[in-house]
Amino acid sequence: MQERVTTALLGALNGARLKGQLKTTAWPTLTLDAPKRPEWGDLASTVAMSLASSEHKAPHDIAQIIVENLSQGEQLFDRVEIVRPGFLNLTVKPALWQEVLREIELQGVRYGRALVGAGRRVLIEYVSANPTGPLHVGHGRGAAVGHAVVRLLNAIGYDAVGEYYINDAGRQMKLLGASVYARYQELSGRTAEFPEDGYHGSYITIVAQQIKEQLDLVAGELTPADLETRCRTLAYQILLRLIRDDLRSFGIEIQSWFSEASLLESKAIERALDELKTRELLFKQDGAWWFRASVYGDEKDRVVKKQDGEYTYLASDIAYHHDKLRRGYDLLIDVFGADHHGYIPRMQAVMQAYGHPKDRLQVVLVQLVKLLRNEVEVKMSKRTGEFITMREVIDEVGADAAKFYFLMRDSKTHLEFDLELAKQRSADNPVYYVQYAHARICSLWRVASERGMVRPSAVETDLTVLTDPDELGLIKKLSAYPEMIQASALAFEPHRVTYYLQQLAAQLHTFYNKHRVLPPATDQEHNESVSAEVLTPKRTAARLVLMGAVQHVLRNGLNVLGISAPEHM
RNA sequence: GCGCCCGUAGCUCAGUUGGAUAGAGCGCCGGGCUUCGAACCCGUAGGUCGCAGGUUCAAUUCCUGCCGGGCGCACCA
Repeated sequence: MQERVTTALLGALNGARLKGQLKTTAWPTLTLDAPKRPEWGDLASTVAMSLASSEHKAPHDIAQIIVENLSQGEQLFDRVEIVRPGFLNLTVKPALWQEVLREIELQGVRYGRALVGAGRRVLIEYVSANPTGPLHVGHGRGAAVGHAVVRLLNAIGYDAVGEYYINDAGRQMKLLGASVYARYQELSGRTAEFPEDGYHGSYITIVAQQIKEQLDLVAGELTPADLETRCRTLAYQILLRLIRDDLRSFGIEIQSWFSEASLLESKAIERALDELKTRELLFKQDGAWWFRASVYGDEKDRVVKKQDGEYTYLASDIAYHHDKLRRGYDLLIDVFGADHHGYIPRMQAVMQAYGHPKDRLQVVLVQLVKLLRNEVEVKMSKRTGEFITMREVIDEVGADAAKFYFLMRDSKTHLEFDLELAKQRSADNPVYYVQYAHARICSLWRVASERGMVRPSAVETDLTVLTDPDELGLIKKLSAYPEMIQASALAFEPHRVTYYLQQLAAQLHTFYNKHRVLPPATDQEHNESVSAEVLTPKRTAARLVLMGAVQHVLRNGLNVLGISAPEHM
């Protein structure tokens, strides 16, 4: 729909240029706004005003010229109006809106999908929590956002894949092993010294208990050092499985898992650094090796190999991103916690160091979740082991509600999440509002089929009876869906979808409350007296088609966010 | 001190990339089910868009400077 109008406008502009009425060579990109007030029409364009300066003409005159050159205006619009400064307000013929419903029914689950990605390959790295403990709420938000971005990009024609980078090497792993080993010793009745920076969470003891059960048979034959190693690898495996299970119960399957340790084993770190060395982007100073990040706009150079010969975390990350580039992705997206934002210039420097534009890597920042319980902030700390896990949140409020909640707000702003509120009022969580709209429509199908009615198809139905403002309003909202999805995907901002869905659901509820779709089950003579609109079979059929289209869009929208669209609730 | 993010209704937040009289949920107050699901709807109240300049036909949106909040600024990960 929007496309047809845009091309019509473009045609008018070009026509005017041919006649010499306009002289601008490159038109600005034509966007159509949905005006806020009904008297401003269905769609509005601001081209005339943005052309004012380059044309040296009054916006109103330019608008006039455009209108004169609208060759198919008669077929498309009921009304074309020029308002004050130079708004071009278009009222589209209902027949064209009605066609949108046929389009939606025809495309079904594909409605809202697009090809703008042209199959370009994108890798989205998200969550990537250290496998040293369960996922907490903050990870939940990152998971929801990353997952939604993957699905959004796939929806508009990219070939997008999600990946989890496992930090299974280095200091954190050693600490994990030592912590579990200490608890293991305690469980065996021996005193043990707990590592200073170890993990204090109670889950460590539980893991140690599991490991003890596995190791008790062979423990006698192992040296303490061996035992500690076994503790480390077993704990790692247990925790990674836990993370995977948590994500799965959150409805998230990450396609690819990438191990940091594999970079060490395969010497990929050496190779990646060697390549930097040949590009003269590494230098040695004070016994350490440095990456010349400052050449590419980072504030300072960064150590990649310490005096003691150990690699820094950055070295692994360089090798990891080097590997991503080698795998041939057109675009890399890292979903970072906002506290890592200082890392962005550094990683974009890495892109450039390997000869790519810095925007080959895009970063989606996810601000930390401020967790509340009864309006009191819950402090979280891995050190003391006091934190609310993602699992708890899912168990308390459900995966759908948690996801929707995490996706409701722009990811780079703070999110308040009150557990008690979410629990107590789970029934009026916005996600249920949207899902309820879907379920309500489904219930129409059930009632209709009980009455032996057949669901009408859009093509065979006379849709011209859909002229009520509430009906056309719904259709307009539906027609805006594909553009919304595209904008949301390209900006990596899933919250636009949740916002849209709430608006659409609101319109549906309003409609549902005000108008009937199916005739009343029993004939009631006295009810037709008051304000009842005439519900002809024709109108019922057309409205059923409309309801079907709304259902499709609600389902597609929820689906792209990874949220279910239940038929009853 | 430097850098990034944020500041919009009592609270939590949107605002379609610069458009017209700035919106929603919650909360407050008042209404609406004998009929397709009331997990819903309708109405009232609530605003100097942090402050001050600038850019232009037009600024909540872009620029500059302040103020306030959060987070970063390791040979840690």
